[in-house]
Amino acid sequence: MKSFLTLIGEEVASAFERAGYERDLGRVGVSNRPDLCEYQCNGAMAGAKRYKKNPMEIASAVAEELKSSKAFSMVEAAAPGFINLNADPAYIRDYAAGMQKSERFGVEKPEKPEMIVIDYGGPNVAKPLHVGHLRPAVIGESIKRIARYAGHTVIGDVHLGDWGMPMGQIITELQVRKPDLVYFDDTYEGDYPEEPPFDISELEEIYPHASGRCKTDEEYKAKALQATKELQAGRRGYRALWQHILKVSVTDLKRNYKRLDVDFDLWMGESDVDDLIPAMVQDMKDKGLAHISEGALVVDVTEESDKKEIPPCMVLKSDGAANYETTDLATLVWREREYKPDKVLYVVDKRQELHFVQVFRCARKCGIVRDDTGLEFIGFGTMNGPGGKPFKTRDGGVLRLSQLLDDIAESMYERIKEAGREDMSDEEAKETAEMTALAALKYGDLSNQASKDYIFDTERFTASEGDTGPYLLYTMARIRSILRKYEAEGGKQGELPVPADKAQKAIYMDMAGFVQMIGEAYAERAPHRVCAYLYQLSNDLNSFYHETKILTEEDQEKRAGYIALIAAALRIMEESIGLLGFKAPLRM
RNA sequence: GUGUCCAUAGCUCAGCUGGAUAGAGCAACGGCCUUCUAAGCCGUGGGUCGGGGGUUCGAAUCCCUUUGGGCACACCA
Repeated sequence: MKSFLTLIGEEVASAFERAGYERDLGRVGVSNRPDLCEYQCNGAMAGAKRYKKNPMEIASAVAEELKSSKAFSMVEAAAPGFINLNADPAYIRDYAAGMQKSERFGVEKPEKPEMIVIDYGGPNVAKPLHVGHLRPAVIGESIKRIARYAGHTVIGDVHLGDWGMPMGQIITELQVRKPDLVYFDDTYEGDYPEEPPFDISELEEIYPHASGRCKTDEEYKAKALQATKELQAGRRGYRALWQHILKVSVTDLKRNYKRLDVDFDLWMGESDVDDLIPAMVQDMKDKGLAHISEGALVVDVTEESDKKEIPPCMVLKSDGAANYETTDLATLVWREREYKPDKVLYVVDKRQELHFVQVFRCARKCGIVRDDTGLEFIGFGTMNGPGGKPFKTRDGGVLRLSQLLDDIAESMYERIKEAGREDMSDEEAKETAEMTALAALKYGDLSNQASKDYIFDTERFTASEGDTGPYLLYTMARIRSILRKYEAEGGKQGELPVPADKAQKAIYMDMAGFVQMIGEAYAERAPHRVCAYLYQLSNDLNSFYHETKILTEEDQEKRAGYIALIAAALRIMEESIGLLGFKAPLRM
């Protein structure tokens, strides 16, 4: 289906044409003066310049042409040249009814669906997920779902950090703590034990310690660098140890992401593309694009138009080891080979922008990706603490993601208990609390623009009043409650009614905006569009069923109509929260 | 220093790519639970959109300038 705005925009465009003006002036938007009208077109004012005419004259002529249109119940030219429009109630009802019958509420498959790889999450092996990992996971997951809903083929890749310096640091620290481990014995030729020599909590403690020590202890750091290089070079014992690190860590990561309802199609890591590096590097050399600079192998990526000199992209460090430019480039080689993606989206901290500019340019210059492959950097804002200072990661004051979820779920659970819902089992209460917590967490994050810096505030996450996830769920729970009672009374299914008042009309307008909203959310990679949409719809639904008593409505047909309306809106809400990555409990 | 992003109500944020009187939430204040869940609804107060200039019939939005901040600037990822 066409979006509702497109549809009525075409009506207006035709009216412009009939009046003797160009069609492109007929763009229609939702009114910003709801007291005056529902939709508006400002094309007459743009046209005034083009045709050197009084804008009112154009607006009046177009309005006259629109009088016969079935789409509008009110058309009015207003000074200095606005065209004010109200949708015809039956027309918008029919549109909404059409949506309900369509797959994905009328969102059409694009003419040429794209193959999109989205790189998000980006956790590092051996580091516990903390609050800083929330954004990439939550935003990436939502963009992935929106892109899929928009009709594209999307592959989500966690892109595990499992191949860099941290691995060397952990190995070094393990050697300090447990020097007798067989992994460090160069003369050992047998099989290594299947059981890892550490568990997840030990591992999570080791890394910060090692990382911290590297900053103060030069000798230690040199060892870690050496270990990194030897691991990458294939030293047997290190590889075996690294396998253990990977396995223990990934098991834990998967559990955490599952709880967040974040799901990756691929659990590829930096290490998976290691064997692609030599050929990639050789190719760069053969093409004469890579050269040695200050001991490292680099590719120049400066361009004429640069305002500032972009440092070269380092393909190999001076010690010959890979860094993260290397693995990101090799990952593109792999993705090109496996998927030939039309687009690769990177949802990463915006501070990494320069790195990706270098990688993207290098990949293009070296022919790793095709000329028309879209490489896109979607940077999200930095996580800051309540004071506005960056969140610290290594001083022990890190809040674990799992802990945060526990805290919020606990707070939601208490709220349910306070309400004294006797009909709700403790088990259901716990489940509901968990779902509500996830909604609070995700909505709290997604309702802000991803690119802006982010103040981490537990108060805000546990809030469930106003513009929050729990508010949406509450709205849905109340609608469900009405629907349940209606069904229990043996109420029949009705048709969507023609809106009879402003409150009902508002719900129709919201619903009718769904296709448009999806288009914008995808085009802008902006989950917060979905949030704003849901909040508006929830507000309108709350207002409606507050002022209209549905179940006590005497007129059976009317009652069935109300039911059909809220049921339709509920379906759209369910679909929309799914795009944000959470689900609604049946009751709250 | 160079580049880049940001600045909107006391706080946290929207503002549909140039339109009419700049909107929400929280906080404050006032109403609404014998009637479908008060995690709700209705209302009040709160703004020189950082400052200045420009383009335009029209600017929070585009351009220039200025102030204040964040971030980045090759062998960490």
